[in-house]
Amino acid sequence: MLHVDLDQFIAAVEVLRHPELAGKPVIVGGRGDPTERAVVSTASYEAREYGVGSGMPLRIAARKVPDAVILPVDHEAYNAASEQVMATLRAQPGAVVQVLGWDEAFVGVETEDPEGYARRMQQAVLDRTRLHCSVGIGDTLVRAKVATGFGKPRGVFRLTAENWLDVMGERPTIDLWGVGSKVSKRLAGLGILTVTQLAAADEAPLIGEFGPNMGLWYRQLGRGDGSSVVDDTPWVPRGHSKETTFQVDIVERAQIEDAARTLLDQVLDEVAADDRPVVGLGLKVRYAPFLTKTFTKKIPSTTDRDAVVEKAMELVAKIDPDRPIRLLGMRAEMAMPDDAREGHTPTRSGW
DNA sequence: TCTGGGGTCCTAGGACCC
DNA sequence: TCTGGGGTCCTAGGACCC
Repeated sequence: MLHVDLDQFIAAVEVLRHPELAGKPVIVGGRGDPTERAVVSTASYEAREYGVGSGMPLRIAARKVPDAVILPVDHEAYNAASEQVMATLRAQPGAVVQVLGWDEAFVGVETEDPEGYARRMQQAVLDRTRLHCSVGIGDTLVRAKVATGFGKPRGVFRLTAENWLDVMGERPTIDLWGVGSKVSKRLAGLGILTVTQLAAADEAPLIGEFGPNMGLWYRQLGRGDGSSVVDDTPWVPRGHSKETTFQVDIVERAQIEDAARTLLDQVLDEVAADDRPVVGLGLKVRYAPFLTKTFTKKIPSTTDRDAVVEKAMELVAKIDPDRPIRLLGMRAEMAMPDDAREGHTPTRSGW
């Protein structure tokens, strides 16, 4: 199967709208104001040369690239571009498309010449949207996904059982899709530093550290093994959430309740648009960097907004009244429609 | 004055039931 | 007088991805 990833998607969309920005360091994030609390969504390749990447605080990014063009995030524009890209992928002969995000998808297809198919797909996307993408080819989803990284920018790369360890074996485990900084450190604690070491690791220590599910799943990741089924079942969201970071920490009870109400209203609007009952609630509160608490609550399935608000306020009551709040988030979980995703387990271990 | 916002899934531990 | 063991549900927290 193939994995497609648009090159610097958000920055590329912005450059299409503002051609004069081509070749300049472009940073997209927050409301485009580097004095605010916000982070980088995407940086163009020119900006990345200065060490700017997604997730970095906008303020710091602006300091690193003094002459950067900083733009606000425009979801509408990226959605529209994304839909065009996905429609183009679906129009390819024999393609089964599984969308992973705005700028990413798996494409399942039977072909004698995957490289040729990939090139034609890139051309089709470019013709239709003027956007460049990279394509990974693999015999599992994991290998295809990882392969794309080696194809960037605008290229095609193939990873199979044949060359997986040759290409990935000496790399650190954090380069794997699904291994982040925490897990890579815990693996290092077991003496597992490279992909090859993970692929060959004994079960017992992995299971001891991560449990039977995740332990074996990580080893499978190290081998590049896993599912090779591209699933185009339409996405059924489990819930909706909204969170805000306050530019200045808030303390007042009334202010907190107000903010919670506003967030909840927005969340419930989205839930209502899906026309599904609420079965659970969540509240996230960040008191300071590194101190985030979450509260969750199961509720009887309901579509009554007032009932939901009442339950939500029980969560709000748990907020520590003595600590200033930096971030507040509200989440609503929805009932799953009957037999939705039946026979399809979207678990990580399912890959 | 370091740390967005939208998601998903997994696990540990307590409560509760039989 | 003492107190097993299995199963399920719920909450809180952790981790990862784009």
